[in-house]
Amino acid sequence: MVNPSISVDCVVFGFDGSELKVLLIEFGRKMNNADPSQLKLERKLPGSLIQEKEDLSAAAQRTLVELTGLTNIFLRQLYVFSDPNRISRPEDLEWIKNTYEIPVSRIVTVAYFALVKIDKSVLQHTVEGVSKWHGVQSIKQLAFDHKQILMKGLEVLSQQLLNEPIAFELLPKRFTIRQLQNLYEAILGIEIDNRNFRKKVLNVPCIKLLDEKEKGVAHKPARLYRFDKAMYEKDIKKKMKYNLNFIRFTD
Amino acid sequence: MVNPSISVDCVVFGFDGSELKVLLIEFGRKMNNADPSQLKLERKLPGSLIQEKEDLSAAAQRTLVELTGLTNIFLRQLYVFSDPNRISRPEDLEWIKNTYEIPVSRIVTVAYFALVKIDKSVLQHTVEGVSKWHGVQSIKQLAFDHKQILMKGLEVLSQQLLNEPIAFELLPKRFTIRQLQNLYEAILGIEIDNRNFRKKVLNVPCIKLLDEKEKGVAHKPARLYRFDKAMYEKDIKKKMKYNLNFIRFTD
DNA sequence: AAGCATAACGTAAATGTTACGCTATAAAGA
DNA sequence: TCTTTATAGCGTAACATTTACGTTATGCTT
Repeated sequence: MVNPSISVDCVVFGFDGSELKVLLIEFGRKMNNADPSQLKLERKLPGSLIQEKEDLSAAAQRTLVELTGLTNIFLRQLYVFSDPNRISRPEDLEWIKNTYEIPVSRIVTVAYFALVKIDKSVLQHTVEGVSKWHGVQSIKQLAFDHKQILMKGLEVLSQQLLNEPIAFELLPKRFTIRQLQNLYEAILGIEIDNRNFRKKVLNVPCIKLLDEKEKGVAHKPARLYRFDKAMYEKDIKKKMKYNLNFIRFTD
Repeated sequence: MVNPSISVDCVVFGFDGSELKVLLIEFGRKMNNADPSQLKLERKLPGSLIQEKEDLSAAAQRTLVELTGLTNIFLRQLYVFSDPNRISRPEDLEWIKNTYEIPVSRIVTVAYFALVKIDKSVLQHTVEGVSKWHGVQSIKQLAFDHKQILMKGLEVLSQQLLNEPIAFELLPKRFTIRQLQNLYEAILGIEIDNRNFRKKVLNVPCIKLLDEKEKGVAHKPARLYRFDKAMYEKDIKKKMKYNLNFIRFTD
């Protein structure tokens, strides 16, 4: 028995202020062998086979550094896709054969999701490279089973957004309440009353008001806040809420 | 480069009414080669290498059927452990060499957790076999990195217990409110006021009162309830609560 | 029949959530 | 400079949920 190869694929999320974005790799595929100049443009998630002395998160980070120029990216395991036939379309098999020069019997992939603040340095990197940001709503199909991986990514992102302070990984360090609200609305696909949202946010001790205000907007500039991670970590141990969807109690 | 092997390891949880239990495999390891009769007893999680045409959940299920005699076990991916040196102690390497007759360079393992109702049929299976139930509190060390996997299992179990109705996978089909409360208290390590807990449970539409009562107890027998899964699935789509640890709103 | 253990019910106070009216402030245009 | 416009930001009453804790009910045991 030949062992399967193991890869990582990364669902890299970013937020541009109004829409959730995903970073995709573009590549061309020969339409037919008779005319190799005819290329079909396809998109896939960034990914890579793991190397001999490397664990999965190292492989994912390696992939992302090349792509975004960022180290210290927020990165979490998402799910493992292991269907023996997950790569079975002839064009997918051929791409694998051409890309990796070693023989590949089967690829089990560990999906990660990454949260990135889309700032100047990342934009520069991605504009110049082969990768490009896409609004998640506009993505119709992807190569291999990557659409399925993306959907899993969205599901887990929504879920974790509700239970952990990961929103701040997608926002700039200093942000307005409106930006935070837009992010929740965009990712969860809901509408939130701004006045109540504001009230809640102000009651959270680890979201701290700064002395600065928004600039360059054509209306009353909003105040800027930051997320105090250290304070959150400390508080969470004390407050430790035990909430169930249908059973809820505090300690 | 030789591809890593892939295995699944299962953290099988059960609940005996008062304590959270885990199913472990017992095996003997030679203390030294001079005297092979001297065995050191060790414990590990049930697991297995994946087969050629098998996906991970199939491998996990295969492992569990052999172990418990149950099909249709509640099973979820937990985490992937991929440190290149996760198996590095000499005795662990030797065990691998002796157990799997093929050469193994490195094993990446996908951990699953399973929830099992400890009833007669499972008990019979496990008593007769090499596996044994252990109270999670009493487990001091395990072979390989299995203690670490177990800890991750406990963490994810607690987390999911708070957000999804998985408690019922550990209880008999018909259960008392007290049993449900004991389960939450045992897994989360908290104390809950019985009167408030009861009130909450009674307000959950998908937890349904039956016509039966507990039997064979030395006090007032409690009424039995069951979890109506179909109803839960239907309701969850309507109610869909968007709760955050620090930001909470309903749709 | 009395004692005991736990089931089962109730209630008031505190806290959190929702719906919605209103004011404040900066920028832009007349 | 005055008005308009858009969004920031504050307040309040109704409603719902959670918490703390007193009380009654029921079946088994002795």
